[in-house]
Amino acid sequence: MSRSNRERTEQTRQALIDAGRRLFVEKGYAETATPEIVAAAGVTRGALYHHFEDKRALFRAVIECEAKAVAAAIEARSASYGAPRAMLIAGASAYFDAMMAQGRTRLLLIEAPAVLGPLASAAIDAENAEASLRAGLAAMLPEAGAMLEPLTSLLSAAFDRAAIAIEAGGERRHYEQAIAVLFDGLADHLRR
Amino acid sequence: MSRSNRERTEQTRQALIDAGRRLFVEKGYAETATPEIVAAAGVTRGALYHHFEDKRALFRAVIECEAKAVAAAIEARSASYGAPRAMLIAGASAYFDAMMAQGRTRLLLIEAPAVLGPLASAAIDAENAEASLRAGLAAMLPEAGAMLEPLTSLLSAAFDRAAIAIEAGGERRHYEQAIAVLFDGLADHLRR
DNA sequence: TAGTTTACATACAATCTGTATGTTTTCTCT
DNA sequence: AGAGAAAACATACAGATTGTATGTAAACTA
Repeated sequence: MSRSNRERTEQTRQALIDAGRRLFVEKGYAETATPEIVAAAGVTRGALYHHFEDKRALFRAVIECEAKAVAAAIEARSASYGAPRAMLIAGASAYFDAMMAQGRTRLLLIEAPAVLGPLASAAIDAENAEASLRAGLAAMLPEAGAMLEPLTSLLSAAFDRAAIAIEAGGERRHYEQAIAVLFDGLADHLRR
Repeated sequence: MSRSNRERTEQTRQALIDAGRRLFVEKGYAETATPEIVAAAGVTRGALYHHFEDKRALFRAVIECEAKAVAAAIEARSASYGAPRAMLIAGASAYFDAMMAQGRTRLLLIEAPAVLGPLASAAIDAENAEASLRAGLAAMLPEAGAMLEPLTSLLSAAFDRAAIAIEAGGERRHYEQAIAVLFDGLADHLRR
């Protein structure tokens, strides 16, 4: 049973990320101890601190993984529509679907801003899920001008809050409707 | 120099809350150690654990304090307007003013959801700043119906994100404009 | 195949949290 | 006013956690 160094690294890193993800979701970052993580991953703390600078670096790796997965899910579903409005609505639906994966709202929207700081967290979002929204808004609201950035940011926040509310038991239909109304109102209003 | 028990309790609690607030803002909840807090407050850990169940309870006290202060600032400024739209715009401006107090965005919007959980944090918000928004929206959009709650929640999230963005150096004017556009679009669209 | 580097494992020092216990100040009741 | 009770602290301790330092085995390189 000999593995190349690349294989060993790859497998150990992935085991740590998987175990970390599960425990961070279950108990939160602060309440999850590194001995618990490495036990779940089947390695020792030595391996953890060999592959990651510290506990936070492991968390960051988990977050980047999740953010990419969400962005990919959105891209896959919203890219096929032609009209901007339909694309945005489809993107919204895809976002909610993606965020229903166990614990994603907690990881991406609650823990990450506190653990990594709002700037780092926002940067990760902006490169991933938020990028689709910006593109959609730019297509739907060519007259937005300097307000495109702020609007993207505010609507992205609305999406995030909706995902949290849905996870907490809110009616998804209501939130999708509310989002649609915000989009349509925006289009109506800026069109003059 | 003899103080009544009520005075002692009041002063010690306040000293702990003040010191905690300063350090939580400066370094975040997780990085702030209780020995540091009590040193800054001029008491010992014994006093801290006498007045608060644990470190988190002190943090909760800090947060409730801040949330009340924000709600009071909004009430004071938005109550005097008659027309719903003007009231909402004034409330938005008051909210941004209130959130400019050193560290409030970090405390209320970043740390609190992670430390107290999103539910507890949302409950504190809903009882305070969010209540004004709900009232304003209900007045401005009588036709909102079942969407009032979702819309309140989503717009509240937009406010929060705007406050964070402004603190991070974003142009306040742009965000106030974007908020106004969201309100107006909503009014336009639901009016048919 | 010998030496070096990488990938881990173990041991350790410093800290932190919550609790248990001890002491001093205020309160209450007669 | 004085004694017992209760509140408000202060100190000491046990358990756990983090990051580092050091040691070992496996893989790579020449």
